[in-house]
Amino acid sequence: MDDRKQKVLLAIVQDFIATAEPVGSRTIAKKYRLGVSPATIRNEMADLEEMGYIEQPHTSAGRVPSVRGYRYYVDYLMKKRELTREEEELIRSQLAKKARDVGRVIKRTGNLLSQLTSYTSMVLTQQRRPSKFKHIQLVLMNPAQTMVIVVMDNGAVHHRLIETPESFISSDLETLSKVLNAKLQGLNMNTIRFTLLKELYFELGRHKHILDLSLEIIQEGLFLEEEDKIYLGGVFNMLTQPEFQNAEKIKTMLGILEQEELLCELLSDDSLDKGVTIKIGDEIKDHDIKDYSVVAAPYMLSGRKIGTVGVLGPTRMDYAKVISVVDFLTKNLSVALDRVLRGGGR
Amino acid sequence: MDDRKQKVLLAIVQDFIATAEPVGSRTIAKKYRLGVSPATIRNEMADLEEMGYIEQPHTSAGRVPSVRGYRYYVDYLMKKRELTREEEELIRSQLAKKARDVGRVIKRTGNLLSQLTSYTSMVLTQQRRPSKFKHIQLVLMNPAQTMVIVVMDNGAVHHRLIETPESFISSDLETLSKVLNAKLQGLNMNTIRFTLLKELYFELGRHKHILDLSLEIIQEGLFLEEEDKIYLGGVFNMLTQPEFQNAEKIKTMLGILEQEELLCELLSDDSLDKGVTIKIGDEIKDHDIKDYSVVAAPYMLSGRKIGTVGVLGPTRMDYAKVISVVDFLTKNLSVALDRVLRGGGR
DNA sequence: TGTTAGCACTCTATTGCACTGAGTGCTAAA
DNA sequence: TTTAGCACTCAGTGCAATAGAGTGCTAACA
Repeated sequence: MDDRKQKVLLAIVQDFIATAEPVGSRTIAKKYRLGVSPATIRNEMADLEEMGYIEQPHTSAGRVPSVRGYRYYVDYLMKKRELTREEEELIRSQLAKKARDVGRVIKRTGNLLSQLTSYTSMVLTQQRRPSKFKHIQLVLMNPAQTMVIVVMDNGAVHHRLIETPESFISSDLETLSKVLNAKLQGLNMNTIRFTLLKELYFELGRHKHILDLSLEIIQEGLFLEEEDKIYLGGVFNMLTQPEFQNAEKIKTMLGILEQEELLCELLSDDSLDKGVTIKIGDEIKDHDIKDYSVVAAPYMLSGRKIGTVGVLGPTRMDYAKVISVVDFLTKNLSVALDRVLRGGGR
Repeated sequence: MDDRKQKVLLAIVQDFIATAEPVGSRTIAKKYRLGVSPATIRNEMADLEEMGYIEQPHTSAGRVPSVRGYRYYVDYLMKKRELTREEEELIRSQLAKKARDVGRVIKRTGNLLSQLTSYTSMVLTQQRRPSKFKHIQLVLMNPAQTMVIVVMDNGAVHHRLIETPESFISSDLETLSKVLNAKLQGLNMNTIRFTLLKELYFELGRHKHILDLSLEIIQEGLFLEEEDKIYLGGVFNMLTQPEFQNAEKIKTMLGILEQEELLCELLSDDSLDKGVTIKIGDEIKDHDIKDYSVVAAPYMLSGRKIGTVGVLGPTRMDYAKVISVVDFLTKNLSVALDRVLRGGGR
C-alpha cells in the first residue's frame, strides 16, 4: 500500500469518525489537502475498495471504512493522542476522591470513562485467585441468631446469619470459633474435606447444626467466589452518537448490553495481555456485535490483575482518544484501589 | 358517571391497553357489544372527554385514556386478575431455586418480574434501621496486613484490610479485639464518642494507628449504611412495546432509568403503605416521567419492610396483570429471602 | 327524551412522482 | 500518471393526490 493510499485511507477513517457520514472524493480533496484532484482520489478509493479497506453503502454514496480499514488505521496510521490537561485532571481528581468501598470506586470509574469518551463503559471485577481459609468467627447476635463470618486469605469476607438454639451462649461460640480456627488454618477445600471432618464432628458433635452451616459457608468461600461482576455506565450517554437516531439500532445495542455473560467473556478474554486491547466489529465472534468495537485494558492491585476496564462503542469510535483514556485510567485506577483497600480510606 | 359511561370508558381503556391505538366509536360498538350504535357511543365519548377521562390525539383519531381515566379505571373499573397456574408456578420455582446471597435473589426477582410483565422491573433494597455496634474482630492476614471486621446488630458486616506494623502478632490483635468488644458493646455513635474515646486511647495508646482505623470503620457502619441500592431488569424487554418504535421515546425512557436517585425516591416514597401502590403518569412529580406509570409494593423480612419491588411501564400498561404479579411476587419474595438469609442456603 | 342513521368535515398516513444533489466510474485529453 | 468532463446512479426531499379512520352535527325515529 503506497503512501498516498495510506493518506487517503487515513482521511476517510478520520472523517468518518468525526462526521459519521460516508466520505466522498471531493471532501477529501478539499479538507485533507493531498494536492491531487478528486478524480485521482476516486481512483485510489477504487483500489482501496478492491483491497477491502473501505466500502460503499450504495452506489451514489461516499466510502466508509471496513473492519479491515479500521484495523489498518489502528495498527499503522493512527497517531497517539495525549490526554489534555483537563482530562488528566478530571481523572485524577475523581479517583482521588475518598471512597468507602471498591464498588463505589468501580462505579465512579465507569461513569468517568463514559463521560470522557461518550461511549458505554464496562468495568469487570474478577476474583480468580484460589483462596484458602483464614479465619472463622461466630458472633451471637441475639438469643436465637448467630452471625457466621468467614475470612479467606485473599481478603474476601463472607457472612451469614443463622438460627441457633437458645441454649447457646457466647462462650460456647468462642470455643467453637477457636477450635475451628485452630484446625482449619490455611487449608484449601481438598485438604479440609478428608482429614478433618470426622475429627471435627467427633469433637464438636454437640454443635452439629452450627458446624454444618459453618462448613457450608467456608465451602462457598473456597469454591464459589470466582465470580465476575460487571458494571455498565453511560448507556444513555452513548445515545447522543448519531448512529442512534434509529430505534432498531438502539434496540440491538441494548440487546448486546443486556447479555452480561457475553460482555464478561469479551472482557475476560483479554486476560493475557498487559496493555490495551482493541477488538473491532466482527473480530468479535458474536454476530450482533458486528457494528461495535471494544477497547479494554486490565487493572491491577499489587501487581496482580484484578479486573478489566473497557469501552464499547460503534466501530466508528474515536480510537485514539479512547485508547489514551483507557490506558491512563487503568493505570491510575490501580493506585486508587490500592489506597481504598489498604489505607485509611482516603 | 352513569353505568353506560363506565362501560364505554372501560372499553376504551381496555382496548387501548391491548392495542396501543386510539379507540374509535365503531370499534367499541363492534368489539364490546354495548347494544348501542356508534353514534350513541360518540355522544358518550364527547361527555367523557369533557369530564377529563379521555383525550383525542387529533380530530380524526379515536380516543385515548387520560391520566384521570386510567386512575378511574384502576380505582373503580378494573377487574382483579388472578395469576395463571403457569405464572404462579414460574414464580414459585424461580424463588425456590437455591441462592447463595441476597443480591442473587434480588436480581432473579427483577428478571422474573420483567419477564412476566414485559416492562422494566426495579428492585430497591433499603437499610433504614439504625444500628448499633455488635462486634469487632481483628484478623492478622499476613505480617503486614490486618483484616478489620465490624458486625452491627442489624446484621450488617463491614470489613477492610489495613496495614499494620510487622511487630504485631496475633495475640496483640486478640487482646485489642477483646478490649474493644468489651468497651463498645451495644453502643451507638453518640454514646461512643464522648465517654469512651479517651479511656480507650489511654489504655491502648500503643496501638493508636489500628485503633483509629477500627473506629473509622465502626463509624462507617453506624452512619453510612443507610444506602439504597436499586436493581433494574428487563430494559430491553420493554422495548418490544409498540410505543418504542420511536428513537426519541426510547431515549427519554433510558434517560429516566439512568436517574437512579429519582427511581429510588419513587420507590421509597411508598414506604408507608403495606400493599401495592400505583402511580400513574404525572401523578409523579418528575416531568419526564409523565408517560409512565409505576406499580410498586414493599417486601418484608421477619415482618419488617426491607425493600420495594416495582414495575415501570408506559401509562398504557396492563395494570391488572402487573398488580397481580407484583402482589404475588412480593409476598413470595419475603419467604424466599427469609430462607436465604437464615437457613442453610437452600 | 334518548337513540340512531346519515352526511359533511377534518386530519393523518400513504402513495406516486418529479426533482435535487452528492457521488461515482469511465473516457479522453494533458 | 493525473485530471477534466460527463453520463449515470441513487437516496432524500417536497408536493399533490388519495384513502381511510373517525368525528360532530342534524334530523328523523321510537
